[in-house]
Amino acid sequence: MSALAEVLPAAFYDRPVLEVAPDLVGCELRHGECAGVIVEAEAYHQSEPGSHAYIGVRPRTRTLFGRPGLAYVYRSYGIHACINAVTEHEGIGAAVLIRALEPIEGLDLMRARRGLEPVEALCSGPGKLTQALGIELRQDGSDLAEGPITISEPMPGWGEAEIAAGMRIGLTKAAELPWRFCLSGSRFLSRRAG
DNA sequence: CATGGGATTGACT
DNA sequence: GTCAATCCCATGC
Repeated sequence: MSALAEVLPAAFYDRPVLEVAPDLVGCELRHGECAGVIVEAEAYHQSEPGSHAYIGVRPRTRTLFGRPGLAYVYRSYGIHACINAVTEHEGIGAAVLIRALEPIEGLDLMRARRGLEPVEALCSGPGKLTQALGIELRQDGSDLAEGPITISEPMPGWGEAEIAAGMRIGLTKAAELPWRFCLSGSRFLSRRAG
């Protein structure tokens, strides 16, 4: 259980996205009875074309420009949902994409939702972890400091873990920026050698 | 109103 | 390694 871990307040997200993204690695993402430790996250900012916010405020991107601490949930390739934590001041389009978790709680429910058994396969990708945790598009714009989706500070021992930076995955634009942050050596990354 | 593409995944060669 | 699935929405006529 996470009795000692406090849910991160909105102020945590009210900082430059390149500070928030590595700080989120080691934190716990929870939805209902399912929870996992964030082992992989990527930063996105309106100033670079890899970000959805690059085009400006649109119906799809409205949440990205909202208050820090909101959840930006979008549909990817028409099939998957992916979740971001909105950062920086309201009016700035910046967010951290949660790409992989180490499953901690609710593994049986995750397995049922995913239709898979191996723990390494439950949350090792941005579309996988939303399916495992039951996160839907309707959660777009919800508040990560209020729930039902929450992110909590690292459990003892996780906060000092070594973090590696690398290039973001799957982009056709601004792919060269080293804005992907991983827990070094984790077995639960979306790809090896992060 | 029609078209095209995407911050992915899983199945298949 | 290749490739289809599938839908929201940005863009252009």
